[in-house]
Amino acid sequence: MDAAPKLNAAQMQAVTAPVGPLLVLAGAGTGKTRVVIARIAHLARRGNCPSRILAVTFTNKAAREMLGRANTLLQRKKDAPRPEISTIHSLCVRILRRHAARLGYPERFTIIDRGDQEGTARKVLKELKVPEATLRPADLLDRVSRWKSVGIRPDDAFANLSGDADESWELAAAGYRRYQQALRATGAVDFDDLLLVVDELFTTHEDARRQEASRFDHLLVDEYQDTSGIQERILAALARDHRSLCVVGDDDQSIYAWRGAQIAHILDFAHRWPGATVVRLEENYRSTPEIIKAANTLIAHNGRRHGKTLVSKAPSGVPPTIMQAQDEVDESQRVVSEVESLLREGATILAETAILVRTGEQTRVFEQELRRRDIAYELIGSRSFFDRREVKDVMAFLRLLVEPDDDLALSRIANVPPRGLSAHTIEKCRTAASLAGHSLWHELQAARAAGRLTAAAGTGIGMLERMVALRHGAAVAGAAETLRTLLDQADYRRHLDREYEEDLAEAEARWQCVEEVANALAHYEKAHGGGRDDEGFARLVRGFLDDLILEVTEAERHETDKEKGKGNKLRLMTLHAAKGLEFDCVWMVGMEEGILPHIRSLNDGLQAIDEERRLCYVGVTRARKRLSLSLCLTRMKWGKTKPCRPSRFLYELTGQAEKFQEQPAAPAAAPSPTKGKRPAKRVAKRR
DNA sequence: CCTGGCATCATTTTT
DNA sequence: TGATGCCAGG
Repeated sequence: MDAAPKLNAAQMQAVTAPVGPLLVLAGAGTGKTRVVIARIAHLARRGNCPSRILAVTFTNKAAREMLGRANTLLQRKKDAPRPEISTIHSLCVRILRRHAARLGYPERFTIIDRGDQEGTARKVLKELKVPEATLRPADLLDRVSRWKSVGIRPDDAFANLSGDADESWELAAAGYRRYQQALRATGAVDFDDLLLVVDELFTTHEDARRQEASRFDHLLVDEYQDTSGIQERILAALARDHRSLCVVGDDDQSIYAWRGAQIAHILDFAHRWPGATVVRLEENYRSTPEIIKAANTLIAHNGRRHGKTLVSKAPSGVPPTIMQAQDEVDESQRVVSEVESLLREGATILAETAILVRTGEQTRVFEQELRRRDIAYELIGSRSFFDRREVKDVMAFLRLLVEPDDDLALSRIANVPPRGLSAHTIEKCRTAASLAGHSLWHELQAARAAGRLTAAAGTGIGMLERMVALRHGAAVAGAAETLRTLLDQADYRRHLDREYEEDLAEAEARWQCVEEVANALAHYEKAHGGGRDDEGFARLVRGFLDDLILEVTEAERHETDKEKGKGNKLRLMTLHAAKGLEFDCVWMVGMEEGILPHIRSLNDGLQAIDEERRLCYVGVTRARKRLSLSLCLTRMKWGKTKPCRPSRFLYELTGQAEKFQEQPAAPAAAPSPTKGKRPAKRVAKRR
């Protein structure tokens, strides 16, 4: 990683630039993280207390890594002040917890995760009687998120509908309003709200803004090209007074427009912050000249950019290769064979290999193949751990312990394991509760008292009551211990065993996940000093759940067997998840029109294709020594075999862009007279 | 109240 | 091809 032992001139310039607005345009592999950390150290050396420095990263993983490296570099004693390094979401949670009451939010709002968002969206659409074919929950959330990322409220959404918007946008606007009402009613906020509400706080309460801004004297922002409108406003509000704002990013790696990221922020930075210093890092220490050449040729096809050209400082290697497979199964077999032969030759180790895909669905065949050949791999970035039913159940149990009035959590586990409270009963009580204006928990107890429930349901509520009662004395027993008692009382282990009685290994694996949450809680408890009283315990658990939802706390994935040399695994991930990582050998698979660029961007016009190109660029620049691209001639889609065309990016990155035709010469509909493979046209001959 | 079987219909990326 | 939702029967 640190191919450059000393900072080069440009890096040095960035690190020591005068305090004030600073834009570091850092291409891929130019040592940008290093620069951020070195600048923190530089500021500290100049007499700034590290704790007055705030660095914002894009992901929690990046934050953890940066914090680790910063601590090493600062070489302080244990209790010495350390810089604050976190994602903007974690930062906002902390700000909100301090000011929630002033915004008319329930003092203890809960953050809902993607799954609950989708559940809420689904319900909203059902209430509005919108058929799923018109607007799916995920689509609604997508649009809501887009609105929120630029600060558009439900009421503004209607006003903002442009003339050419189809009716689905109107439905989405209506859905947005209902969705927001639903969240409000349960005191919940989603990921976007965290930012939206902080922005609102800063606009309406100048004193709060100043108070938060004054906690730091310096602000550094990593991956600045991916900031959304609302994020930009929050960051600006924090930096406005001291103007010590150092942003680092690469416009060519902006790949989150769909989430509201605006590339304009990095393009116009110098304009919006007058007097800003601009430093460009173009010396790449990561990849061979062959790989950099492909990357440069590719990205030159994009329109709006700062126009950097990377210069490789690494020794020459092999040119990128392109492999054409019959179908996706063939592709996976040949790619994995390549991995194996490289390993056999000793050309690389597993930990230095990665297979990158455009969509999560593509990972499937590769997983199968890797498992078949017994190659250790890790699926990165999938929120699979947190999506697991048992993990969400445990989180709901835990939430209930401190927040019995949390309707979402209660309805999740009210009948898990089954205790006579059917979905129907719960739904009925939920409606009654919202009519009466109190919580589901309250309603259940009231309904039982009024004799409106079956005996079985009554018993079930009694069981829940006993579980919730565990909160008293939890401070003494300890949080993790209390959770174990609770799970015991709920008989959750037996529940899992029964659920998967035909597959005991599965039941065991799922229980392991439960254990991991308990362990993570124990960890968190130790790190934060257990709660002293009921209130302290509640705060501890709430903080833990916040972190878990934001994935700040690492719940270590269950390690299968004792891996030889732990961490020595091939990484399998999406291109998005690969941002910020690097490997000796990278395979980019599925290089076909419709996958990369994705079909949906093909319909969305040039801007969308530019973003796909940046995505491709990100993939290419992950590779240090070897880059292998592959594509399929046909692909199985919904049980049907469909032909594929090579991605335009393959032509572009080999300098043959002119050979790509937007429309296939022969209409795809016209079947070729002779069945079988199409003429093996030589795609992208090298050089 | 719960379970299993059948019909339907789908197209991305994630803090 | 596979996930998910709905309905009928225990």
